[in-house]
Amino acid sequence: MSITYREVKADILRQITQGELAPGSSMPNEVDLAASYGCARATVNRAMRELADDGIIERRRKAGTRVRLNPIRQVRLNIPIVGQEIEELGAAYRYALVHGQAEPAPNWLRARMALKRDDRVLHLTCMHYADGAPYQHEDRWINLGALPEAEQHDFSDIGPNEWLVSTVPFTDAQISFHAVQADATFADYLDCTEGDALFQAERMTWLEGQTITFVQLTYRRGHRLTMQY
Amino acid sequence: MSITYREVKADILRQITQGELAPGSSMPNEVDLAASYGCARATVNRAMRELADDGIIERRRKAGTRVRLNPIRQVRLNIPIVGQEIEELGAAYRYALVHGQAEPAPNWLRARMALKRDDRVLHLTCMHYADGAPYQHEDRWINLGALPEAEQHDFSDIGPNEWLVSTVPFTDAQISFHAVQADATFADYLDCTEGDALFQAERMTWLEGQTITFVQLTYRRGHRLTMQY
DNA sequence: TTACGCCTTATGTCTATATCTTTTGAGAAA
DNA sequence: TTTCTCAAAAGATATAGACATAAGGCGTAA
Repeated sequence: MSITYREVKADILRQITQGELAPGSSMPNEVDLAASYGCARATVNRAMRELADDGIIERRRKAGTRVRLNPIRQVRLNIPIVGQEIEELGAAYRYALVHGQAEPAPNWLRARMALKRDDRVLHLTCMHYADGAPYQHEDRWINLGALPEAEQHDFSDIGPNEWLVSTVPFTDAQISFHAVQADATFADYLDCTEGDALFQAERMTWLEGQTITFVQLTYRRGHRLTMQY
Repeated sequence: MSITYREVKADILRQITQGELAPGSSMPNEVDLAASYGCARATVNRAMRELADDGIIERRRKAGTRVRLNPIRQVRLNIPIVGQEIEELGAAYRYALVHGQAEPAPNWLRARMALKRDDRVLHLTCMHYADGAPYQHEDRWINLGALPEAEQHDFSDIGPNEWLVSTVPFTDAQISFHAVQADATFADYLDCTEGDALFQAERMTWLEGQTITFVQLTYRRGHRLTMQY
């Protein structure tokens, strides 16, 4: 077979990493590259498009393609369901519902989730264990105005995350990571000392503009989120 | 013009999100889809390829394409240089070199960076300020065996990150995020209280299998890393 | 029954060509 | 000089057709 887009991509990347193509320098256009590689323009296009997607090069119509001065470093972060995350670690997963109650939304949550004055929420507190040891504390609020069937559902066996993913699988979300100090409750549930630094994720989820759920995930002491790029 | 791959992609996504195509169900093959949309197979292919890339559908040769049972939730995380990060917040950026010294690698670092017994490292400590307030504390070690020119370089004006990016722009890296308690040093530099929970990133960088640098980035109290998906 | 090896099929990719869109730069007009 | 308009350039995308590759499934031989 003739040359593949992967080979073209690899060759261009090699030229860039080995300094044959300097950062900031502009590259030949697609037609010329296709001619020099002896392949079709579409092949070069795909290679270049992926390189642009990877943040290595920068493409602009008419202006042409150039090697980025500061290549964009980016990673892909998979957001797993905690049960899968634990099982991928090779540990046994156990789930426990600590507390579940439908209630009027407190003010701070109403503001945060953009709820209406009378909206009720289902407040769930859960624990996730890996090999019997506390792994993650989950504090979740579900908007019952948007998802009334949640009130009837029994969360003692399967976690709200799994239920939500199977009930409303395709949503928009915002996730944020930060550090918090363990208060007495976290110290208790996560088997650590009050004041310990804990890694926490917060996620808000929307379905067609409507806020579905807000969740605070607090990890056991020492948790790390690791990625390659 | 006729139908675009974006329209095809959007239509398939709509069918999935609105439940016309159930999770786990298999989809028509590319030839049939192309016929039903009245476009070329390549157009359908690109739409489907992107959906697969987004973790919405799953494709296997011969087996065909099906909607993922558990759509993979993933985000793209850009790793900015701290100066750019601060300027994008609309704040004034200031950099300061706290400490810089070439020294033999301590044992823990030798192990971590996989250095040889006699390798020396350049240990740099820096601070990054946003509008005059502490933003990030940087503790960095550069492998002088791999990058001897670092020892001659003066880091008082530009940060080691920027220098590294312009010197060895294309590297492999691993990044990890976690929470730490502020010790006296951090409390001092980051203007917080000892014991405060701080968000910390650690990054190790390789060039062609050789460890270049290890860095610990500790953010000011309350820092959040936020992403949409 | 089991294991091996074809055959078929769906996706993966390339070619060659054409049209569309965006953007820039030149030239005209104010 | 400044602003507007238009044409050319380069990437973005569409098409039709072909071949490549992986893998499920069935038939045959052990």
